[in-house]
Amino acid sequence: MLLTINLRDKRPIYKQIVGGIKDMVLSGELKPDEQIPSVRQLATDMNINPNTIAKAYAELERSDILYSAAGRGFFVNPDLAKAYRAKEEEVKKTLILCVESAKKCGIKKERIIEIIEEIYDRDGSQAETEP
Amino acid sequence: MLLTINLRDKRPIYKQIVGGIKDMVLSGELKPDEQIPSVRQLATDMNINPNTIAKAYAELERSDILYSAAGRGFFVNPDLAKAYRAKEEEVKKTLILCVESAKKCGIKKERIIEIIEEIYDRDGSQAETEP
Amino acid sequence: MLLTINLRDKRPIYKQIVGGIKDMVLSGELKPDEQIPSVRQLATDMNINPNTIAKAYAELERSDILYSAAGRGFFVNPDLAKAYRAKEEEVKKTLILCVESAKKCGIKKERIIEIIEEIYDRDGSQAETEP
Amino acid sequence: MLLTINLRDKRPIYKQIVGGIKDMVLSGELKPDEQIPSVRQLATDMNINPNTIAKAYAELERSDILYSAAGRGFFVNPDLAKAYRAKEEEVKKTLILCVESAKKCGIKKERIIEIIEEIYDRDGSQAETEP
DNA sequence: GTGGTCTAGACCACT
DNA sequence: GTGGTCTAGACCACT
Repeated sequence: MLLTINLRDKRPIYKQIVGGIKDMVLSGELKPDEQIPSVRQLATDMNINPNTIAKAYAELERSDILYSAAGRGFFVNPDLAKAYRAKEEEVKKTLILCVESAKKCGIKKERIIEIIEEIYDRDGSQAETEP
Repeated sequence: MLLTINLRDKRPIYKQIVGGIKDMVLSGELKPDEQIPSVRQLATDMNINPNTIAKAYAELERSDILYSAAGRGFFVNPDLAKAYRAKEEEVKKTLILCVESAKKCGIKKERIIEIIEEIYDRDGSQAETEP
Repeated sequence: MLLTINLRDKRPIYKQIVGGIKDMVLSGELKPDEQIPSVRQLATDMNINPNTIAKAYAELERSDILYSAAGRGFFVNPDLAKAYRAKEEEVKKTLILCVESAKKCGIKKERIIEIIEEIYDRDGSQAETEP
Repeated sequence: MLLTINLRDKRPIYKQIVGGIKDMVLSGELKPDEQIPSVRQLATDMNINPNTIAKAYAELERSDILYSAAGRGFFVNPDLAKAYRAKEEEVKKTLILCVESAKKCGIKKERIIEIIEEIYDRDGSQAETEP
C-alpha cells in the first residue's frame, strides 16, 4: 500500500494517513472487504508509532471507511454511500471557506474556475493513468 | 471595525483575526494608510487577551498587510500588490489540496464548478453588497 | 443448526456464538440432551477457528447450558432452571444500566415502555414463528 | 464535578467517563457553555492518566456533548438536540438487543415492563431528589 | 498473529 | 495556564 507522509505538510501525521487511505478507498484503489495492513505492520513500514496508526484507523472506522474486529484486523467497508456523501460535504465546506474569502478579496469567479480547471486537468503526480 | 470571531471554529483565534483583517484590507473595506484599532483597544472590544491580538497584528505586518509605526500603532499598507499575489497563492494552494483529493475520489469537475458557482453567486451573510 | 455471526458486530465472535446457542437452548429450539455439532464440525461449517468455538462451548458449559461427555461431544443440559434464572439476571442487569442512564437524561418511562412494546410485538427477523 | 469510575465495571475507563459526563450534560447537571475541568485537572483529581481523559473528552466532542478550543478548554454544548436524539437511539439499540434475546428465551413482555417500572421508580443512588 | 486500553512523558501551539 | 500530537512500552482480550 503506497502511503507517504509529508513532513512539510502542516496536518498531523495521523490526519495525513486518514486522508490518504480515505482517498484510496473512495477511489476504488482498495477493494471492498479487502484487508488493509495491520496497525503494527503499517507502523513498521512507515516507521511511525503504532498508536498514531491506531488513531488514524479509529477515525477511518468512525467515518465508515473501514470496519474492524479485534483479533482480525481492518477491512474496507463495502458500503461507501455514507462516506462518499461525507466526502462531498467536506469538499464543499473547504470550498466555502476558501471561495468566500477569495471573493471578498476581489478574486473573480472566472479566475477561480480557471484554477480549478488547471488543477483538475493536469495529470496529478499520483493520479491514475488512463489507457 | 466589524470583526467577529467564532469560538466554535477550530482555527485559532489569532488566525481568525488575521483572516478577517486581511479580507477587510484586500477588499478595500479598510483604506490605505488608515489606522486600525490599537492592540489594547481591539482586545477590550472583543474581550480577548491582548497577546492574541498582538500575535495577529505581527503576522499581518509580516504579510505586508499592515505596517506599524513605533508608539503610534498599526496602519493599512497602501501597497498591496505583494499581499494580493500571496492571497491568490494561498487560495490556489488550498484548492490544489482540496480538488486533487476530490478528483481522486471521483467527484467530477462539473460538480466542483457547480459548487463554486453556488457559493460565489449567493449573497454571503457577511459579504459586501454592491450598490 | 442455524447460527449466524455478524463480522460487523462489535461483540467478539465467541460471545455471539454463546448468545446464539444460549437463546436456542432456552427457547427450546434445541431439545434436552440433544447433541450439538462438534467443535470441529461447527468450525468448518462457520469457517471459524476451532479455538473460538471451543471457547464458546466452554463458557456454555460453565453456564449450565451444555454439558460435555469426554470424547463424545456436547449436549443440551435438560435442567435449565439455573440457566434460566441467570438469563433473567443478565437481562435485568443490562436494563438497570440502560434505564437508569436514560432516566437521568430525561427519557420518560412511558417512552421506554413504548419502545419495549414496539420491539416485543414486531415479528423479529430471526424470531421463531408460532404455529 | 462528581464522577466515579468503577473498577468492576467491564467498560474501559474512558467509556465510563464518557457515559458519566454525557449523563451529567443531558440531565442539565452541567449548564450550557459551562466550562468543565481541564484534562489535566480531572486527570489529577481522578488519579488517571491525562491521555485517558483526553480520549474521553474527544469522544464527547465528536458526540456534540462538548465543544473545545486548544488553549481555552472544554465547554458544555448549549445545542443538545442532536446529542439527545443520539442518546435515545443508543438506548433503543441496547433495548433491541436485550429484549429480542429475552423474548426468544421466553421472558414475557409483562415481566420486562415490571422490571423497567421497578428500576425507574426507585430512587437511584445518584438520582436527583424531587422536592 | 490481531486491535484496544492505559500509563508515562515529551514537545508544540494557543490563550 | 489550555488542548493536541507523538513516542515508547506494557498488558489484555480475541482469533
